[in-house]
Amino acid sequence: MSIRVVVVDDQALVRGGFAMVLGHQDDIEVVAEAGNGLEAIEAARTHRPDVILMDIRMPEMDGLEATARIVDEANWPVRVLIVTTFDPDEYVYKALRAGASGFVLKDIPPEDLVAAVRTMADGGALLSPSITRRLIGRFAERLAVDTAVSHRLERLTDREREVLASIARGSSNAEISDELFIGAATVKSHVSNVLTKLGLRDRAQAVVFAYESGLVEAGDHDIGH
Amino acid sequence: MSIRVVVVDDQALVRGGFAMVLGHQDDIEVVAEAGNGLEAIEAARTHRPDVILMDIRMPEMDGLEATARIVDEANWPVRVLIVTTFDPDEYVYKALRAGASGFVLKDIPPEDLVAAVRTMADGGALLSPSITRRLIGRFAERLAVDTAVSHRLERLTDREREVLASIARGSSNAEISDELFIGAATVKSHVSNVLTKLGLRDRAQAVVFAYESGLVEAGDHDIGH
DNA sequence: TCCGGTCTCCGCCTCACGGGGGAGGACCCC
DNA sequence: GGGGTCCTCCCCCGTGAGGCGGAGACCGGA
Repeated sequence: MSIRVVVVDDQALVRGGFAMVLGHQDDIEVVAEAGNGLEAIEAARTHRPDVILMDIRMPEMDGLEATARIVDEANWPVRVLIVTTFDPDEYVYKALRAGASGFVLKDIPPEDLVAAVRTMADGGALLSPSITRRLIGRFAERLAVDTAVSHRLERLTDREREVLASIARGSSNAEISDELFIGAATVKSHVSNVLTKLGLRDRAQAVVFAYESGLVEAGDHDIGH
Repeated sequence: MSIRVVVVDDQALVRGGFAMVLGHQDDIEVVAEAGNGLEAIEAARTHRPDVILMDIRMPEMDGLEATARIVDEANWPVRVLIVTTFDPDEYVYKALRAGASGFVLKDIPPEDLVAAVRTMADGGALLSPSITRRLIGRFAERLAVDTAVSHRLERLTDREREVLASIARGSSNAEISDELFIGAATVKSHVSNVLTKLGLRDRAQAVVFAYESGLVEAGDHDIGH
C-alpha cells in the first residue's frame, strides 16, 4: 500500500518538480495534481488521498480555504502539508487553524520533503525548523512570564490562592463561599488579603492577574452556556 | 568548523551509541560526554559546545535542571536537544521552559538524529513528529475555541468591544472614561450592554470572557509594577 | 510558654457597580 | 419622512464589594 498524494500548486513547474521527486519513491504515488483550491477540493473528493501537498497563494481559491473545506468534509484520514515560499506567522496559524498537519517551506531539500510526506502519512505532524522554533518561542515566552510573575503568587497562602482561582472563574463572593464551604465573611477576608498582597484594586484586576500569571490559562474551563 | 557536541546520558552504552553515530559525521565532533546533570554543567563550561544532547532521567541532577542552569549561565549560543525515552507532555513543556531548543525520542533513526543536531547548530528548533503534533493540537484547539466564542463577540458594537477590552485590562469605569474620552455615564451604558449581550454578571466575568474568547491573550500587556 | 502565621468569622462603613428607564443627536437606508 | 442602529448622556436605586478593626482557634517553632 503506497502513500497516495495529491500535489496542489498553481505553478505547473513546481507541481511537476514535487510530483517527480515523490513519484520516484517506491512507497509514494502521486494520484493527482491541482492548480488551485477548487481543483484541489475536486481532486480530494475523487481520489481520497492520504496526503495533500498544498500551496497557499493560488488563483480562484487559496490553499488555506481549500484546506479548511477539505478537512471539514473529509470522512477519511486525509492530512494536509502546507508547502509555501512565505512563512509569516499568520499563515502558519491560519494553516493550523484550517486543519493542516504540517507546514514546510519550498526550499526544503527533496529528501526531507519525502520524509515529511511519510511522517504525515503515519499520522505525525511536521513544521519547518524555523517555524517550530517560533512555536517553541511562543511557549517558552509564556512559560517564562509564568515563572516571573508566579513569585508574587508565592506570597499568598494556600487558601488565598484557592480564593483567587475562584475569582478567576468569575465567581462572586457568595459563590466562592459555597465552593469552598466557608462563610461569606471569611471569603471577604481572603479576597481583601489577596488584593492587598498582590497590589490589585478589585476582583476584575485579580482575574487579569490570574490569567497573566498563568494561574489559570485560557481554555482551562468553559465560559457561558 | 565542525559542530561541537556534548553527549549527556547516564547509560554509557547509550552515550557511546550516540557519540559513535555523531562522531562518524565529517561536520560533527563529540568533544565530551557526561553521565549526569552536574557533569553536564561542568562539561558545558569547559568545552563550550554548540549542541548538547541531554537525557532527562539521570542521577545527581536531571537533564531539565541541568539544561536550565546551562542555558542560564551560558554566554555563547549553546543549544540543548533533549533526547529521552519518555514523552509525557509535562516533560516537553518543562524542557522548553528550561530553555531546550529541541525534544526527540530515543527511537529516532540515526540519520534523523544527525539531521537534528545540524538543525540545532543552525539555530533551528526541532520536536519529534508526535510531539509537534500535540503542540499543533494545542494551538488548533485554542484557535477553534477562539472562533467558536468570537461569534458572540460579533454581537457587540465596535465601541462595546473597546470598552470590553478596557475592562479586560482591569480598568474601572472612571479609567475607561478617561481612556476613551467619554463620560462616566456613557461608560456605564456600554458596560451594561456588554454584560447583557454576553450574558455575564459583572466585569470580573467579562475579564474571564475576554481571555477565554481570545479578545486578549495572556502576555498582551504587563501587570503590576 | 509565648509568639507568629493561618483560617475562620463578626460588625460597620463607604462607594463603585450594575439595572431600569429615558432621551437627544448623528448616521444610514428604504 | 420614518425606522433603525449607534453613541452619547442623564437620574434613581439597590446591593455587592472592599477597607478597617477586632476576635477566637489551631498549630508549629523559638
